[in-house]
Amino acid sequence: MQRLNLEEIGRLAGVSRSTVSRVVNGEANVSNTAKERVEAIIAETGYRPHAAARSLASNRTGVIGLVIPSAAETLFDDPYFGRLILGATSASNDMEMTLALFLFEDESDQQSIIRRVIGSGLVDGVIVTAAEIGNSVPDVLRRANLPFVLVGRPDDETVSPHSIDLDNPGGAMLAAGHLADLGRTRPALISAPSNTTAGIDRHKGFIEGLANHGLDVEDRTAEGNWTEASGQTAMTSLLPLEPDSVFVASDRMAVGALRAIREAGLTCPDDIAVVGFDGLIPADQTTPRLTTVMHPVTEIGHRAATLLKSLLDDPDHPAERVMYESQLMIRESCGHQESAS
Amino acid sequence: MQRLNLEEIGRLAGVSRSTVSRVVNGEANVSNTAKERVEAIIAETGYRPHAAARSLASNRTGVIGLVIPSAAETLFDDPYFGRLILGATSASNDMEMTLALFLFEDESDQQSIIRRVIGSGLVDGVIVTAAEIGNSVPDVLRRANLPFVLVGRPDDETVSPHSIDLDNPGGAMLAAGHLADLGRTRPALISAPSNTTAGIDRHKGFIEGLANHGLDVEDRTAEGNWTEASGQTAMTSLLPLEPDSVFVASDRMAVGALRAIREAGLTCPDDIAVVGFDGLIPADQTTPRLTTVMHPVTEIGHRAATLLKSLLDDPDHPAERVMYESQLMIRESCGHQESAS
DNA sequence: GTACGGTTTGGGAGCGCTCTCAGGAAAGGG
DNA sequence: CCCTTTCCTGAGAGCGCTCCCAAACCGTAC
Repeated sequence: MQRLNLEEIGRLAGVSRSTVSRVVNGEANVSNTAKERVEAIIAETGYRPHAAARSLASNRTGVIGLVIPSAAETLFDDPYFGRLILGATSASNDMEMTLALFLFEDESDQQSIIRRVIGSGLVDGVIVTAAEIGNSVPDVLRRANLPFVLVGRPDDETVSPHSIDLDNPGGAMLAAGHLADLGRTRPALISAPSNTTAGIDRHKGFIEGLANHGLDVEDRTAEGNWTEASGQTAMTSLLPLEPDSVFVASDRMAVGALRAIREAGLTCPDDIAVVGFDGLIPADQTTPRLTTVMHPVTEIGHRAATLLKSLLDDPDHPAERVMYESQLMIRESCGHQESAS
Repeated sequence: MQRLNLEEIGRLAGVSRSTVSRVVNGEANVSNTAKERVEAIIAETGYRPHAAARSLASNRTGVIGLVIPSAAETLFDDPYFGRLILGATSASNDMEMTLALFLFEDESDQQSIIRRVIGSGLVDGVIVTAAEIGNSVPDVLRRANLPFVLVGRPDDETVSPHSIDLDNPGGAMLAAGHLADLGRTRPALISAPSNTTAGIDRHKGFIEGLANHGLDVEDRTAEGNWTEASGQTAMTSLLPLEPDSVFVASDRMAVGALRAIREAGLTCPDDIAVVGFDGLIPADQTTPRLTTVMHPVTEIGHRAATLLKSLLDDPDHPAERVMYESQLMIRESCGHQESAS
């Protein structure tokens, strides 16, 4: 089967390659008659421009990469990455771009993928999710001059001009305020890994929020690793300290915490109030329904892709740091606020 | 910044473009001295071949697509797709290929993506997951002569020569046999959507497995849509029929069923034994630990990618239908088998 | 009738690579 | 010592597109 090309379409339509190219790319300065003839032929033949040839000539590929430099195993236990992928995909579809996925299973993967992506012109730019603090990916990208957008707070501000993040400290402060307002006086904290900026920010925000109300976690803290199991373990270890409430830095971990509470024969919210973070778990999947800080992950993924596209279209795009506000979603795991007052 | 190319590397190494190309592609018939000189220059300069140029000349892109023609919303509620992506990614990494992700949110997405992928040479081939019966994607791919591998059972055998699937009926029969062996006599079934081959096969296998033991679900059946909420709803609707056991066609739905049982004041496994399907949920995330039929999804994703690669390397690759056996993982949600006898 | 802007069109060059082929060098046999 | 075989190398062509420039065309104004 002979591949159709511009020249051939032009021959059939009685115009030149150049004119066909202009029609295909929707450029101005083409007469209506020529345009119609060409479009008819294209519809008739089902012609599609060849992506590689186009890339070679124009130095653009129409592909953006989504780079997730995390251990792959923990990746789909939490709905976070799925939602991020969804948002980025949706935006890519809208922009007629293609999304390529780069997951690293280990350090050597990271090396080989980075090497393959950089300088090969495979992608026009990438979205990178913040991984452990000190991860070298953003820095490598910056030095390679590959346009990229960071999702999450950069651990080093100089490394990336463009980033999209949630106000993690603010969200955690909301949680702290909520618990304080309900009269809880012995709050505990199950934090996310302290080698991630999200983990640090949520931790810090919660402590600060408590301090604003004259409260303190004292030694009622434990660290999880985002998994449900780690939340359960952490909660179990905190129970002897008799907390009357706990802020858990992710919903998935909060589910584990709820189980630990239930298995210890205690009840939520009567004995212990629980606030989660992310809002990615359907409300009716927990008993009681989990009060949590909302994190618009899908929207963030979407925004990351559109911002990246802006960078590609305009190399002088000014540095942009998008910050999403978090909101507290009050459900049942902390008891009733209004009726309590 | 001037882009490095073969010619330039050749100049620096004192050889021709062609020789550099041979070294880069690991071809034979290059003298050791030339090879070493070229490799030294490449290492020194950090040269990477330009993907688009290579594609244009060789008609291969090194990119494979993963096509998931499903409503995106339900996509990441179940860990299934995440695992599939993980497996395919891992294999792609090993093969030095890039994985592009194509998710459809609606019918118009499907149209536009398919159009963009086909004939543009964007990808060398694709992995397609089976969607609702009657979905046109596989047929379109076949007619476009784009190599592809189907994950799941094709609803029409003629549409795809290559497929990778799990023995869904066999797995469901194992579940039926297990319940029968434990002396359960009033089994119920919460099935997966009947417009998917997996849904049909698991349903059929379970009914058949029961029949082999002289059992029947009678009217104790309900259909879910893979979500946890639907599992809960389905179980709640079945409780008045007083089943003593239930086979749930996915773990996520089984978690919902467990909650329905608990909320009705019944206990599992004493009042109702539960068997799930997929084995994708960590054992300790359910109470009691869920007995389930294992589904090696990650491995299936991996195998799909390697099979696709074989097709690309050898266009005459014989039709291949890979079928994975399922295994029953006995945990606690059906009670003890050995000690009961 | 000529001159002049603006619009439309076609062709050349070139993006960086692979593939084929032919020629030169090295190695081995008579 | 010459001829054949094998190994290695370089040059040419071409993949299908975009970008740029110059030519052709159009209508209007003088």
